[in-house]
Amino acid sequence: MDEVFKALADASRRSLLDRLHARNGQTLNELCEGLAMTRQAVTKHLAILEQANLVTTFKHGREKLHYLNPVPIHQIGERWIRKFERAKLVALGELKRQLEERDE
Amino acid sequence: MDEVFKALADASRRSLLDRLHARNGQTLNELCEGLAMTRQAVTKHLAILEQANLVTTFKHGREKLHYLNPVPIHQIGERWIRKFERAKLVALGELKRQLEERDE
DNA sequence: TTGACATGCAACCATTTGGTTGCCTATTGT
DNA sequence: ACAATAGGCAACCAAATGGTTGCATGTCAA
Repeated sequence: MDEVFKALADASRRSLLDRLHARNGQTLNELCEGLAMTRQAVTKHLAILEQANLVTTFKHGREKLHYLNPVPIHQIGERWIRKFERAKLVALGELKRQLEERDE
Repeated sequence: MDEVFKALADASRRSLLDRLHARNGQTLNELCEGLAMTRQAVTKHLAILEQANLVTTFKHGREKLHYLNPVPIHQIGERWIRKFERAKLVALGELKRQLEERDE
């Protein structure tokens, strides 16, 4: 779980996920196109995404194909974000009131 | 948006959000209790959460009260996670098939 | 079979990050 | 008034991060 959050913390990595979301199964070189980064930098980012299980790869000849795995993202939605969404309605309305209570 | 992801990337900070979710409006010292960290370290984490707009603070005498703001978390759920949830059903089923297509 | 292409590996570098310590300021209770 | 309490500020530090360059390896196509 921590690895997923860490992986998502970087904008370049999120944009790689976006690219795979737009077209799944791209090679390393395809994913490098148009990025202001060396291939090796992209490799490192993809390795981090792979270790967080956000991306799965398959070797196909001399190419490496990258596939998006949306499951961990979904889990963060379920296990983490939903918990705080319940608080959403209560929070801001209560805010002032709780503060004023302390003033008595 | 990037600031929110960065803020959520650290486990200590997520646990601070958890604590505020359990009981809103805690002081700095309250939030420090039981943590294996100095007060100043916690201050820094809270500053990052505040800058990401995940936490709002109010001065009340010599105390500083911290309130959870669940809105940015909710936005990540809406704007980011949902997008990938649609891919979830398709992805893993397609995975092998797409790979095999390339073999022709 | 050999050159071009796709990727891998490793060393190196600057900056950011997460933490510390030491000291200062402001508020409060007695 | 003054000691204790709550918090702020700044310098410093080690380790992690995001990137680079240089070279090695494996695979394909002519």
